[in-house]
Amino acid sequence: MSDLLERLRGRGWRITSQRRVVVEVLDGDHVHLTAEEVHSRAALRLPEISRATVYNTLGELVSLGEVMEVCTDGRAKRYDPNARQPHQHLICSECGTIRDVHPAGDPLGDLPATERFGFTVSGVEVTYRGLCPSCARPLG
Amino acid sequence: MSDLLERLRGRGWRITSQRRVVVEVLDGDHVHLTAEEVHSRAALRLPEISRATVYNTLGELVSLGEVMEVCTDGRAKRYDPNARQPHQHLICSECGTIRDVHPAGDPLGDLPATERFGFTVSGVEVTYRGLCPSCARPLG
DNA sequence: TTCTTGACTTGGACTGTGTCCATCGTAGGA
DNA sequence: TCCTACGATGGACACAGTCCAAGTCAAGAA
Ligand SMILES: [Mn+2]
Ligand SMILES: [Mn+2]
Ligand SMILES: [Zn+2]
Ligand SMILES: [Zn+2]
Repeated sequence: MSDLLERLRGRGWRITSQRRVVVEVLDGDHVHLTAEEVHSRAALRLPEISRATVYNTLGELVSLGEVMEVCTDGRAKRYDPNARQPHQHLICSECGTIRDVHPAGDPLGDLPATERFGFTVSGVEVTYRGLCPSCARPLG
Repeated sequence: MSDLLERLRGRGWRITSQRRVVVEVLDGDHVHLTAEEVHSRAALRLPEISRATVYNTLGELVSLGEVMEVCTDGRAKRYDPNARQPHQHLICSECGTIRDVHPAGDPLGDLPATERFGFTVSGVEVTYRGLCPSCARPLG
């Protein structure tokens, strides 16, 4: 959204058409696209946008804390515009659908000092796995 | 260990020298090697073992539930022989060290029904991030 | 013990994901 | 309007992993 574009301009970004479409493609809820998906959607609006530019822009958005990188499996990373509100993920093992979820409790507090091996623990990621309603339906 | 080799024989595996060294390399606590690391350690004992065989054997051990696949970042998957005891991971953001940890509480129970979107939730992975004692030391 | 055979191994080609770089283009200030 | 440093581009490259046809051998049969 243009809030984001304004923030980026304030941080010294040049607002190019490429950056604009990447930011537009990432707008929405429960959006967790791969870089390739971002590229192909961006290319619908700006046919000659390059893969390198999409990767560069996503990387910069991640560095600035505007987008989160999510690694859920050994496949491509996913890019999550919902970076300002801390949340976790629920993933369908069958079709890969990803939902943002907000567990109760404090997962960091669940790690006793005796289980910290002297680490300074600063963050935690939780990934719930299961079957989405469509994939859980027995026959169709 | 040879418990594992015996179980594998019982499941119809041919015990080849390649499979034996892969299983031996995976023995121990807090072992989370990449396929390439398994390959290079295996090659110390059996110089001509191929990458394909290491990947095949690791994949079969995962299918049989004898080894767990751990995806912690966008890099190579890690293979964890501690598959029978459920546990989570604590990872140093600086050097990549991985420790097995056992958080208190029931992470699955922390996901309220209203946050399940109709999914049948069957599992959860928790990854704690921080700095290990060596990397947290200010100057060395 | 030797024979037989299908399961296993091998090297190399291939794919998917991501990075790097030299060169070209352009956003935005002067 | 002009300048120029920042950004875009395409293609080469790197890494992780998969696939395949051909050769090898573990282990049961005789
Ligand atoms: Mn999310
Ligand atoms: Mn582990
Ligand atoms: Zn599903
Ligand atoms: Zn460390």
